Amino acid sequence: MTARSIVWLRNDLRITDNPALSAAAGRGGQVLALYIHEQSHGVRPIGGATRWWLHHSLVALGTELGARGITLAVHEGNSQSVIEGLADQSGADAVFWNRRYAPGERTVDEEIKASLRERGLLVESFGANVLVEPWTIATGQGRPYSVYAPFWKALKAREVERPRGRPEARRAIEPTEVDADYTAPRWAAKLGSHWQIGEAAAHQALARFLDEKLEDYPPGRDIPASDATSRLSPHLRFGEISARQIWHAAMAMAHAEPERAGFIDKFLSELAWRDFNYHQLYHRHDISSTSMQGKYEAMQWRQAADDLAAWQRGQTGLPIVDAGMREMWETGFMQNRVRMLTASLLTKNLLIDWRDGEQWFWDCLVDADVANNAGNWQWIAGSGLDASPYFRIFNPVTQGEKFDPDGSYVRRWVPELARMPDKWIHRPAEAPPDVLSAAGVMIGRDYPAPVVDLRASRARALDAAAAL
DNA sequence: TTTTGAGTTGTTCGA
DNA sequence: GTCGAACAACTCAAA
Repeated sequence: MTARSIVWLRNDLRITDNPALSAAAGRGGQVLALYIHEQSHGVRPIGGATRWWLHHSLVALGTELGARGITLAVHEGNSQSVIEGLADQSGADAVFWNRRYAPGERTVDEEIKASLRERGLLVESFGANVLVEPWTIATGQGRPYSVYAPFWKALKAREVERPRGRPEARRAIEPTEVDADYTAPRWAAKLGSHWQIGEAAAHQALARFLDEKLEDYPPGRDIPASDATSRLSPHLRFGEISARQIWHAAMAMAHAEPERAGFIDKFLSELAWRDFNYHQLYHRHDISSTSMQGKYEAMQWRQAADDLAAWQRGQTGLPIVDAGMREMWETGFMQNRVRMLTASLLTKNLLIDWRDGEQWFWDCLVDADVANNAGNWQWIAGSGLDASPYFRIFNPVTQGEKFDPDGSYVRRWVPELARMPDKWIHRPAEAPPDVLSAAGVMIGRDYPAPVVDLRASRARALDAAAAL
């Protein structure tokens, strides 16, 4: 009897280093690849920008799989119903997938695994999407790390599994159902001019980063106007490239060119933050809805719909914050330091619940995943493990003058300030009238006054944290 | 077993 | 202008 295997793809939209795909192909017989736009209890619906990215990534993957004789079927609905229905229709005798780590997702997967096994199918899951499995790294007391530095040290001492190769071509099962009707929001179409999507593009981005950008990374990653970062995050989000592929490519370079090892260590320590966040996701109940430090559940957040809307639209009157919010709206991406600045303004100066900001980023960022988005928001808000100390409140004027000294980032994304001189571009409301008129800016007409007084709101945030 | 040092990303104030 | 201290509390790991 011919083997018939289903590969359930989720956050692993790649051909190489895909153990579930390799396991299916390795059995011989026929292979059907499946993606489900999932409507399952416990699985968070994805945001608009990620939905757009996902669509294009699936198109790219379908083409690559098709060239290898594997059909990609895209369905929508409850995962268990879809898989069991498809298994019945196709006569599949095995189902494979790579693991995911959110508690709700794991529950869904465990239930499906048990149910399929009860029906007599072979079911196997694999580690593929983090550097090390969360349950295999622990402190001396056997607990999960809650501080990054010792986590990073422990991770470096570990062997990160080598990426697998590429499965051989197989003949496809004829799909019984074609693409589910599933579209990204209309606004997301504008993101297309900023990204190349898919596994090949992911590897090109990595190669370009390692070959051309590595030396600029440690200083440049803090400069929002520079192009010093890898921009791999949305590729990682859907697993177009795996973290361990990046790890080993960088390690190979560090070995071959020891003079670059320092830069590579810095880069990989950032990649390891992704694992740190995924491990917290695994060990915790729900990091996108619950503060990891329990006392933050008592925080008296302000209800301020107008302030939230001004922040979302990039109309806070604080130029580098507005630049970041508009960059994200236009491109689906925001430079890392600006993510911190914008999040700090919302959670500290405006004292608005981090969940409101997390949800907005969730919808706007092409790289939004629960682990990193919620983990980073909680880090800024102060509610996370190993979080930023409560007194670390970014001043968007100071930060703008430090990290965007010539205002080129602001000029790009806040064009109404393009003619402001460097000296005043980060604090236009304080500029003398003749400077403003020469730049063609009237505060309140062309660009808003700051939505909040930075000094007073800083004191308010410190008081609110102390009250906890 | 106890102690000690160090810990992603900042700001303000006063010398 | 530059520089160090203060702004907590706690975890982890090494001594």
